[in-house]
Amino acid sequence: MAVAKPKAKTSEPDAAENLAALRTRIAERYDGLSNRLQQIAKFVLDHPNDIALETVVVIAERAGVPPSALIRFAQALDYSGFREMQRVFQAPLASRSPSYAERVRGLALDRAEQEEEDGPYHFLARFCAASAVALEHIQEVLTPEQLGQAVDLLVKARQVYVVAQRRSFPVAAYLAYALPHSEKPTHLLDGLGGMLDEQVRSIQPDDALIAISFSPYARETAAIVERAAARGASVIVISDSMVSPISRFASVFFEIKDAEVQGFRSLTASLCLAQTLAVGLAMRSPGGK
Amino acid sequence: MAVAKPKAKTSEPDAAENLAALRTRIAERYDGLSNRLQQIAKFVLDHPNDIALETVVVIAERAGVPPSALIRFAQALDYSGFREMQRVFQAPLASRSPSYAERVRGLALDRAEQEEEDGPYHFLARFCAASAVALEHIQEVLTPEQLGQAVDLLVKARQVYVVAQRRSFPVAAYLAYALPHSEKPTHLLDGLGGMLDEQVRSIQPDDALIAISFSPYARETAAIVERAAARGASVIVISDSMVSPISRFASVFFEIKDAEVQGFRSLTASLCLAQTLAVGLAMRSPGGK
DNA sequence: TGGAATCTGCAACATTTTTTCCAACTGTTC
DNA sequence: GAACAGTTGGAAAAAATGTTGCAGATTCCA
Repeated sequence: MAVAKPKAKTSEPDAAENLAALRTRIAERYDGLSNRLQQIAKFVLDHPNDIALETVVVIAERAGVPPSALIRFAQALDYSGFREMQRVFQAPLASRSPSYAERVRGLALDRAEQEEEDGPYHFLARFCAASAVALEHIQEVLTPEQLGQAVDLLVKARQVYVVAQRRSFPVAAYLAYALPHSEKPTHLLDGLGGMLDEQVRSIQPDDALIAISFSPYARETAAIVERAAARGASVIVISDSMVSPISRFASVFFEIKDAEVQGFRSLTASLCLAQTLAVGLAMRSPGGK
Repeated sequence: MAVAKPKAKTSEPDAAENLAALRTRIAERYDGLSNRLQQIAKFVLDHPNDIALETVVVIAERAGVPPSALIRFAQALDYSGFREMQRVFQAPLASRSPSYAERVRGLALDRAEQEEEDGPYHFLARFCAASAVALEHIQEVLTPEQLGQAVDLLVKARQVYVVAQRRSFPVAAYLAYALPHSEKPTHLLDGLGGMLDEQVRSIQPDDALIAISFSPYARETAAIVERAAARGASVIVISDSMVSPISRFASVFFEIKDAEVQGFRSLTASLCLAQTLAVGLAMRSPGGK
């Protein structure tokens, strides 16, 4: 990871100055500031998020100072104006999961730079890194409520059906392996022998369907989800977009943006979620725990 | 953690509406939106931080749309203007991501209390943590040479056979999906219709077999590996021990100790390796890169 | 193919937000 | 207690940001 330039000197505000450096500088100059400006300094150090998100007027009100004082404060710190200082406070918020897609892309770009070194081992390292990021990400994105609802549906379901095509299929295969371990009747809708239609007809209103599908969405999966929903079954959807063709029918929807390297998307995050559902069900089952 | 109000009804934007509800509403209305507005919807869902922190002009630029379209998008969602919608995106940032902090704290508590607290979310966190460790581990354990050899075998092989049973099956399913993308004829030995024996008979000396098996080792997998080796095929083995029943026949052996939580073992590391093999092959194939 | 309806982008407009300026104030020194 | 230097608050100016109207483009339907 690229480390910022040393930057031992403290005084001039760099365009890309980070919050830590700014805070240091505030502390350094604190004694030389006037009363009002010291008051502001305290507030700024204590409420960085307010500085990042609110307008001068709102901040001034909260800090109990007139707006102009805030501008003077920023200028006292050698910024051209308040806005410039505000940027520094916004940066860390923006990079809080820096739209995740960016990070994954960053990994890909990294690879491009090292065009020369492209042995399999490098790919392994990249997949591992990308997967780790994806794992971090789903913890931020998924809520306990979602998971609770999904497990509830599985617990209540008389039988569970699982469907996924192509790349997503391994996830379905895993669920078809794991769920029966909790004595939950589970059926993998594999379309074997072209009997998909017949398999779907078995779905009853008190059943649940788990569907996994990522762009480009498999036609068959979408059709099954729609029909299952029409038959009154609960539907748990794992997909990469809320606006995917199958999301609209979901009783519970999980958005998974899995890692991608060289156009090959991983299944790490999806499988982690599948596993969580399986264990969640196991813990709520008679034999479980 | 305070659970959001049920909010089964979907339409009017509440002043205190949270991001999740907004995202849901976007998804609901997606189909009714014009092209440009759909384009914006995607961008908004993918870049929530940009929406929260940047100005209309900047966001518009990044999304590749005119500024006015953004305002119209907000209005299409029943907001009085862009600013009102922006508030919704800022809220989660304002409080230093309290929900995430809560979750981590919850996880820590869980660990401390060990087995007591057992919501599904805690399992997710544990799986993610455990998987991350596993990913780190395989990078240390696997050598570039091993990977190079394995990929060599795949490149040279006339056809590739893949076998795995039960828990490991998803890994095989993934390979059966991914390898043909490099124009490598691949066959999944699934034993469908009890024809495992017949499937194995197709294996030729210039073929390769990839076998995945973990303790407790599936009988069928061991038998197939042995027969494939006897027929002169190269064998790539992914297993958890060098002394597993299938390791002795391996041309290349990968030792994977996958993550385990509550007795449920993950497939993360195995899949990562599988993916690496697939990409490694793709890079060496006529069509690939 | 023609016409209606809708969508789109530009540019003018209205509003909000930031910044500057100046008069009043405070505290200090002689 | 007067003069001065520095500080302060508010109002006005300047800048930026958000919003809307309209004409042209596009799509949809007959």
